[in-house]
Amino acid sequence: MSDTKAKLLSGALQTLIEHGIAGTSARTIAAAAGVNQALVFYHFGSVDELLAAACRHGAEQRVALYREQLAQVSSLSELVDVARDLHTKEKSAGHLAVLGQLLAGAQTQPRLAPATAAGMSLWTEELELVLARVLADTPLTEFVDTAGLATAIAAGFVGLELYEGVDAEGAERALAALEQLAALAGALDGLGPVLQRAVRTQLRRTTRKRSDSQD
Amino acid sequence: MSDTKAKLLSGALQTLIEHGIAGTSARTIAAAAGVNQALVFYHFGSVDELLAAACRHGAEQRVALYREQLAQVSSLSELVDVARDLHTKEKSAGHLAVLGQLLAGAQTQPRLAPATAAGMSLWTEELELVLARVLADTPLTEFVDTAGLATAIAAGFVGLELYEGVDAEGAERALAALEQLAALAGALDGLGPVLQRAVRTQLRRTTRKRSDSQD
DNA sequence: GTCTATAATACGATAGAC
DNA sequence: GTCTATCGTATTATAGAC
Repeated sequence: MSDTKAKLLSGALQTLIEHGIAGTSARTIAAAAGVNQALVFYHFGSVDELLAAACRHGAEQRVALYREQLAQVSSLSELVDVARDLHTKEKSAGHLAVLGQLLAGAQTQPRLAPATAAGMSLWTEELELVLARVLADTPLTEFVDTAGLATAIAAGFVGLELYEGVDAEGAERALAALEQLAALAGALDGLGPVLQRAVRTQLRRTTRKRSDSQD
Repeated sequence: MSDTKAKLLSGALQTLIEHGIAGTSARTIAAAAGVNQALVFYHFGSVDELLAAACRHGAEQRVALYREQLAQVSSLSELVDVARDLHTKEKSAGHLAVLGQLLAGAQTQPRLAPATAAGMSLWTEELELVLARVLADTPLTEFVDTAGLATAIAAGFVGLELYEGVDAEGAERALAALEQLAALAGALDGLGPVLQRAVRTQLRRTTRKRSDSQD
């Protein structure tokens, strides 16, 4: 990949963070990248296609950064710890903010949608691996679609990241509440085998056939 | 309130839905409202202030629409049912999309932040009332900050709504997974009193002092 | 309060020199 | 591949007629 292309890709990400989707243009991106404005169109055809490429580029880069850390997660509480770490680090780096901006832009710019969905799914797939491992031997594996849950967590986390921009204190409390919730769920694992089987039976009785009647 | 102001307020909401924050301008809003472009500045001073006013206006309107429905919720599953109903209705009406667009815009436009936070908190406060009622007599009241949880749910839901715009199928699976999760949590209420006390004791043992050590 | 007209600036995108 | 220059359009915001 040419040097200019790389500059434009990271310039696009930087611009999305600093100016948001509403303030992102070929000119602002080129200024951030330190290259001529016309090169946006020469290399990528249009601003939207550059943003789409930048989304894939940035997501791959970031997910790779956390893959190792996520691979070591073996409990729900540890997962929330990683989430908090990710939240703290990415708040300054801003790569989750990029996903938020692109999600907003993709609502009315169909060309952004596939790339944004792909960027999100990089996170979701990684998260699903962790969930499958963490939730193994718990009732959740049996009753909850882990792929759907991973999507819900990833999308929800981006929403929380966006909310952090308008109410930092509230977002902190929200994250703390999720930590408490994870601690609770984790505590159920500490039940003795007899109790655990009773819980499982109860769950099975109550939620049986739910997935059939719901779709 | 003058007729023109009202037209501009709803025109602003409509424009955010149809064109996103990136495509929202005094001209597009005025076109949607059917009034002259200069009136945006006469009545509201700037586009951002109009958007801020529209946010408050729209959120009050919408929350009022669901207040009655939320007041009748008495279980977690019923809450998720309302969430799905809200998701379906607002997908076409698009008022949650408005919050998503404003959240994205507020990240880099400080004047939008207070209004967006206020619009979100209207939902959050309503949700907190429901949670306090639904979670009463469950271990969650004791161990989880319901205000923080309400914020997490509201922000997360907006994130999921945004995600729906780039991957409708994935969003549907995510919502289904949350329904399954709610069913599970609700099932724990069905445990007999003895088991329930055992669960509660286990939770207390595991999560004790967690909130102190975490902050 | 509402309109037209306009100023000053920014936008996407292209043509053509180098 | 990179640059300058430019076209046509859209932007915020204001001045002034009505």
